[in-house]
This record gives sequence, structure tokens and C-alpha cells, in this order.
Amino acid sequence: MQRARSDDDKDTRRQLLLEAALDEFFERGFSAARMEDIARRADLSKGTLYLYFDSKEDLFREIIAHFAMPNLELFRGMLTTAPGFVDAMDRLAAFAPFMIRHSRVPKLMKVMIGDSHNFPAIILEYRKHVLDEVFDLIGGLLERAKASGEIDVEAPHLAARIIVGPVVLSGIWQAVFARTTGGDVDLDSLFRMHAEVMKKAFAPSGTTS
Amino acid sequence: MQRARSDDDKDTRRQLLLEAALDEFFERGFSAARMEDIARRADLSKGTLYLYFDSKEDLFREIIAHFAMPNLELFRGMLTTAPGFVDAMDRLAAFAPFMIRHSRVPKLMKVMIGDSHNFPAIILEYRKHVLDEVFDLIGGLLERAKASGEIDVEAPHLAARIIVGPVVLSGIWQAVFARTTGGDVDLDSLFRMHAEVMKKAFAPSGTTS
DNA sequence: TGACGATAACTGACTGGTCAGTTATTTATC
DNA sequence: GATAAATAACTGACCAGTCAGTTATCGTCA
Repeated sequence: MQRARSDDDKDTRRQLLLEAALDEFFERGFSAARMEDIARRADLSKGTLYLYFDSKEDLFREIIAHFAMPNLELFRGMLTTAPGFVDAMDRLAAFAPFMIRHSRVPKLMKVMIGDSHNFPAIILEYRKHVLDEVFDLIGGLLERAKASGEIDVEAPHLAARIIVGPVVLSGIWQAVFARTTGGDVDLDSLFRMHAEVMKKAFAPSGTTS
Repeated sequence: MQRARSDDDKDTRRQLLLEAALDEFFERGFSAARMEDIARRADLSKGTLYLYFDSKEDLFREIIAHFAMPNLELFRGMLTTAPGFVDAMDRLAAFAPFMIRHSRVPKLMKVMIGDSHNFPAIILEYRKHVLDEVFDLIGGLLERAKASGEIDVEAPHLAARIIVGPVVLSGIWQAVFARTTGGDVDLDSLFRMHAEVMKKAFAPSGTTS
């Protein structure tokens, strides 16, 4: 591999190492992952890896900072531009299968759950800045829809958990079982149904489809 | 600590070691957990631990066999004795918060997710014998309720995932964040709402509360 | 009752291997 | 030839699994 001379080159290399590290942490877990293997996966040596990151823990921290935020922004963009609840659910039905199959969110989920107790501070930070934010976004959406009379819901922050539940289940299922055969579900159908279920459940009483 | 002479004594000791191991695996992950610490947690030495289990991996396997099955049976008992869908959802609303707060299921979830790729065969076995069984139980319940005209649902096996989703989300939340402060939700309210949401969503059209 | 092996539960020091992090050296690029 | 990117050999700490030795407990016999 060519040497990285410019700052741009170094950024690309850094990114490459982060991807390699996420893959190794995903497959082996933080503790069993070897720095040598992470470096080799990016066609570099262990020594070079240490030019870009201070320690294994530093690498873990950077992975989360690097991969979590963009996904949150994507999610925020999807939700905040939806005119109402029904529209937001339809978008979620299209967005969730894509995210589960093609984004790094499932891998990140598995890594963060598996090593949460080894880095409590990092994980708590993540909860505050990403997870709580997701629930707040959905909660806010529900409150606006309730105010406008589009839906009927008593506790929006609880409803948010019910909406997110199947997404988390499918993400973890993907992360844990994607490599094994059988047991997979058609995610598009699943989330289309999920959207319909949520619409019907929160429809104001007196409304019939 | 007294020595274990009888077979009964040894069974108790074995059980004690399994509990200790689950706790250590839960807190550190399989790879970072130390056999010495597991033994110490049960007030025994590392050598003694090896009298009861062949290896660290053997211990992992035994933990799952020991803790997963009883919980599945509990769940089966809860569902199969319910006369119908509405009753089953009410039972779930009472059962889920208890299970999440007081059973070892959340700990088991975290351990199995975190180390799934290190023991693919064990985890696949678990999926077939426990997870698929859970989905089949709920799927069967839904089909019977549909046949009797109690509910209206097109794809019971997908609906099962929607019902289970929030349970998994809450279980993982408990496992990952229970020790940290804030961010906790009233599980009783959450699952009471979840039951109502499911009832309303699957109620035959034309029915209004 | 109490002393005396016999049994096996239990211990912890030890070994061999692994790996995070360091550094002296090599080498690509200007 | 100067700069700094990249390497690979090295070090020290850590730990799963082993095993030779220790000791609690029990049955037996005086």
C-alpha cells in the first residue's frame, strides 16, 4: 500500500482503520480482538495502527463517535421532515429494513451491548447523546400528532419504546444470526406491518379503516 | 466453606459456580472474564472449578443449557394456559416486567449477544430450541385467535416479532443500563400500554372500544 | 470414645502461550 | 539527503489449564 503523505491520505487511512476495527470488534468482541488483526485487515502493521490511535480503548471510543453520529443525523432527517404521524410511520417502514441490512448500526449495536460494562462512561455518553435523542425525537413527533388531533396517545415517551422495539429486535437478529442459515424474516413485510399496526393502535377512537 | 461430599452437595456447588460464571461473563464478557475470579466468587479456588467443568467454553455452554430452558418453560406455561389473545396479552403485561427485573434473562441476553460469534454452534442451537420456539408459541396463539374470530391478522409469524420487540428492547436496556442512573422507564406502565396497543391493533375491523 | 488410615475434595504455584504497547530500524517520497 | 511513514522484533504482563501436595471427612477398629 502507498504511504499516506497528505492530510487527506491520512484521513482515509484513519477511516480504513476504523472500519477494520469495527469489523474485528464485531466478530470477536473487544477483549478477544487483536490489534495485529485490525491492522492487517487494513493492510498495515500493528506499529502503524499505533500512529493513528493511542490505545485499544481509544480505538473503541473513536469507533462509536465516528459511526453513531451520522446514523443519528440520518434518522433525525427522516423523522423531522415528515409532515405527520402516518407519514413518519411509512418512512420508518422503508428506512428500517435498509438500515438493518446495509448500515453499520447492527454491528455497532452488538459491539456496544457486548462490551458495555467494560466502558461504562463511553456507553453512558452514547445513551445520552444518541438513544435518549432518538426517543425524544419520536416522543416529540407523537406529541405534535396528538396536539393536531391526528392520533390518540396517553404516554408518548412509552409509545416511543413500543415503536422502536421491533427495530432493535431486528437489528440484533441481523447482527447475531445473519451469517447462519434459516430463521430470517422478510424485513420489508415486517416493517410494513409494523407501520400499519402502529397507525391502527394510535388512531383516535371512533375512526375505522 | 464445607467440603462437598454427597452428590447433592456437588449439585449445589455446581449450581453456585454456574451463577458465579454467569455474573462474571455478564460483567466482563467471555474473553475478559477470569476463571480465578469465577471460582473466588463462589468461595472456591480455580483448581476446584476445573473439577466441575472441563474448560471455560464448557462453562459457557452449561450456563446456557442451565438458565435458558427453565425460562422457556415458564414462558410456555404463561402462554398456553391463556384462553385467548386478549388474556394472553394481559398476562404478558404482568409477566414481562417481572422477568426483566427479576430473572436472569437480561443477563443471558447480553452474554449471548456479546459472545455469539465466538460460539456460533452453541448460539445456533439456542436459536432453534428457544427463540424459534418462542416465536412459534406466539404465532400459534395468534393463529388460534384468528381462527376463532377474536382477532384479525394476516401474518402471525411477523406479528410475533412486533409483540416480542419491546420485550427484547427492555431486556437489553436493563442489562446494559440498569447500573447507571436515569433513563429508566416504568416497566409496568410500558407493558400495560403495549398490551393495549396490540389488542387495538389486532382487533377485527368494525370493532370500536 | 478416640485414634488411625483411606478417600477424595480442594488448593495454589507453575507452565506455556498470547498479546498490548514500544522502539530501533528500514524505506518511500520529497 | 532530509523527512516521516511504516515495520517487525521485542518486552512485560496476564491467564487458561495442570498437577503435586494438603487437608477435611468418614468408616473402622481398639
